[in-house]
Amino acid sequence: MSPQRAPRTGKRGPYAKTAATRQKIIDAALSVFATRGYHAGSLQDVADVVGMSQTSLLHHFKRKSDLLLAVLEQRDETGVSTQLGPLPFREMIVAQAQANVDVAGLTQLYAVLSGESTTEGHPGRDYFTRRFEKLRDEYTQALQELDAAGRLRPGVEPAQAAASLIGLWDGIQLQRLYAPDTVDVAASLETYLDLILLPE
Amino acid sequence: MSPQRAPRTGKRGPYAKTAATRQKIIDAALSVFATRGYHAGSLQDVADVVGMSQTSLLHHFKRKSDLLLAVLEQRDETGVSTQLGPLPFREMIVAQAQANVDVAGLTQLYAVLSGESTTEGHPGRDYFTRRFEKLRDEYTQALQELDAAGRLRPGVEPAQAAASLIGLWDGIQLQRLYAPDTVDVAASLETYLDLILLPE
DNA sequence: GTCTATAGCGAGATAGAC
DNA sequence: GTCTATCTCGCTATAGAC
Repeated sequence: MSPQRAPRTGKRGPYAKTAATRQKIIDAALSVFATRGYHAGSLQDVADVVGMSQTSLLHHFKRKSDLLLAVLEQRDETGVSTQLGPLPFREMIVAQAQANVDVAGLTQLYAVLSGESTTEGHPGRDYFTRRFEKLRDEYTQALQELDAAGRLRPGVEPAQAAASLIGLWDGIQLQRLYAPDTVDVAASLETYLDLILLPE
Repeated sequence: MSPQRAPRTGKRGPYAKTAATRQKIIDAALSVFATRGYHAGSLQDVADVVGMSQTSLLHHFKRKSDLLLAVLEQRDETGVSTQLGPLPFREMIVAQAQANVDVAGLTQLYAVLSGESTTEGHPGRDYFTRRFEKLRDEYTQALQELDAAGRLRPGVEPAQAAASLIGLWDGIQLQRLYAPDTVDVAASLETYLDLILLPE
């Protein structure tokens, strides 16, 4: 759930406390960046949530952008596929979408940062460029395999469908932030997948 | 192309110069907010583009948030439907998507602001809430009419498909900002529409 | 590792001369 | 309508004591 990344460290090790503190800071930063954005969310805001001074926070993360990257990197380490084992593509997507909705602040973090990171000189830009590339590659491959198994509707192009699926996911999540009771992320994804996939 | 909104004013009227200046400021603000975001883009940045002082700018827009709303409102006044007359739903969507790609900064403005506006106390929040509502209503109605004409694939639910279409549009536009050469907005929308609509 | 103090900068907004 | 000058505030980051 919260993987320890400190080098060769148990609970009694010299870095255990630092690792725990880092984790608390990252959690606080996720919440602050999600609710205010990266630029508008200040280190003081994060420090307030943690309960320490802003300068102490900078002892753990030398620059604000380092903290952002730590938040983004950690997020990649959690996922349904890790927790539930391998699932069929369709089920994996829907389960992950449903799970994300339940993690406080996660979808908002992505909506806010993926937009903000398109701006010039933003420290999150490379992360999102690579993330979208990687996701498109993964989904394209999965759809190609389904295609080879005769499960893809004729005329559906794996690469385009992969990009569309990711786009639909992000876009519908954004809409849900403005109308939580009207928009159903998992249902929209499920319907889309039913349109491009053929029954087994 | 650039509708004059000044009250009862010709080119010689007392407000003509003011209206023209306002328009220059709005254009500059669109560019600044698109490339830097609302919060990170400063009034000084906008003033620099216009070629005036930051305080003079505040003479035309009392607060920064007023300027943002002016940018967003003006954007709603332009659209393919206005320029090309009524088109069938599918063609209208694709034409608008293609047109948006060509307007400098427009899709980035939306990607940046629609994400940033989900944050607490953001002045763009109401605008995007209403915009998504209005779009969903319009598209839902259009799809219902197509359904009544037997043009909707069985099992496709108009309201959900409307939200999904908007989500796909926004999400794929966002992806295009990170990979302009890989992602084709209009093509993705066209393929999606071909999936949910039946040939005439 | 934590803190106070502060440097150094840039932001939005106001006052008032011209 | 435009400007200069300025107020007030908040930000990131550094220095250095404990």
